[in-house]
Amino acid sequence: MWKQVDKFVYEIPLGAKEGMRVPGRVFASETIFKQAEADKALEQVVNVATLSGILRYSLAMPDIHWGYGFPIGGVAAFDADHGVITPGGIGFDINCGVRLLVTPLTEEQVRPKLGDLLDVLCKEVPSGVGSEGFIKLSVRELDKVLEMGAKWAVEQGYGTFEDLERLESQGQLKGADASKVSKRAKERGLEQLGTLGSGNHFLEVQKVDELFDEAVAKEMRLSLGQVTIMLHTGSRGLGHQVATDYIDVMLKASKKYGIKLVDKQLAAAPFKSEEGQNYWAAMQCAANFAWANRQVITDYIRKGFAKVFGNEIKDQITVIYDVAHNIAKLEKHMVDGMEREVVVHRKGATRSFSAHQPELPSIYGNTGQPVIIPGSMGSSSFLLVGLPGSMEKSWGSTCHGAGRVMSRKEAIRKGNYGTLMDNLGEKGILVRSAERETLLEEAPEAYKDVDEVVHVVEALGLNSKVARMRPMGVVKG
DNA sequence: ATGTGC
Repeated sequence: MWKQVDKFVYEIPLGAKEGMRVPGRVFASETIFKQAEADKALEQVVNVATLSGILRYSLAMPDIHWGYGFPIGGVAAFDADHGVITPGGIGFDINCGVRLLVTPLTEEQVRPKLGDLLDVLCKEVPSGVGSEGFIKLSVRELDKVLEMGAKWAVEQGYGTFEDLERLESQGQLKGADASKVSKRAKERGLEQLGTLGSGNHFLEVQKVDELFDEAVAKEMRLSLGQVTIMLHTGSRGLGHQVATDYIDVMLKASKKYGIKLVDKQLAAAPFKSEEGQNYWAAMQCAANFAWANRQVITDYIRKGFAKVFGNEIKDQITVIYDVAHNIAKLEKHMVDGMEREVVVHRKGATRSFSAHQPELPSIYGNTGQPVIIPGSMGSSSFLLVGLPGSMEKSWGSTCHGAGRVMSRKEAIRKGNYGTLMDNLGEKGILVRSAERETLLEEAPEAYKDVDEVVHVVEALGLNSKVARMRPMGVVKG
């Protein structure tokens, strides 16, 4: 039923399954498509196509794999007036995202002190499941975090106002309303600000390995051999609890509004309904918490580098960009030649706006939005920019990473800790982690080839490559 | 992803 309609484009027509409102479309190479066929991800693309108000296509990016309700790598836009919002299209870790920092240091300067640096960073940035941070918030103060996002952190002295310009949405969504976040969710957030978490979350010291576009790289203050830092984390227990709370609300709302669910995990409410708007407000709170989290951790990273390389380094570590890859956004897009307001769900997908989009900060107005694509542990990561193709084909969206090919359990079963560490060691990659199992879950073998994923989005004209970064040291939760 | 699982 799925068929290839173009190079790297696979489609399933309307009517392939009862209730589909739009066709399904997956951006993939042959290898990647076959991998997606092997799990339930393609079925999930079809399921998403049945949701009310979905526009044009149910889409998936080449890092597609099975997820909760939506596939990870899934992108779907819904009419703001007549469509739904669904937590399954955003994910449990609301505003899980990636931030890229750049230092003035070279590999030669960092390599001899890499071990010390990683030890310091481990101490400065608490990580692991249930990890608690150094900041203990009152509920009153947490409410400010939820409504102000990264701006709260900067006002408290974590980083600079210049950082804020370089974050998607300036690290603050204005529709956040802390009264829509449950007490339980808040309790989980009180001690988790400034913590990394676990799973695929990491902090990585990298070096710029290759430049693909020297002019754009220069505008982004990036040069060959330079050391960068990549941070991947989200909204921790708070976001998870918001998702859990509202999935329950949405199940009831689906019944109330007569929304037919082909999968309960797609529980949804009309975007403009009370339930939809409450989740919308709470989801933005969780997103803001995640941006504050990455902002606080950025400050910790600067402090850590200062301990190893001297105080003056602090001001020289700058933010390149920070992207959310588990989120829904209200955006204006062209639909059949008309501008419309749509709710774009990106679930393991990154916003990828092209140059001159009004939402971009002036520094990136001419280059297009920086898109940060982390590879798996031990493989390269990429810095891309958004191209007009993404506006035309994918609601200004692209992939978010390599994407799994093995489940966590499978990775633990098939992996070998000694071999994994040997392989990383051979590549000169130093690793610090609290949990052996986490490392096995995140083994490179458990992921698709990030080069191939990036090749697909580039070949389709969604993005162009700016730089590739190679890991030197990794801190894992 | 997650004070981790029906």
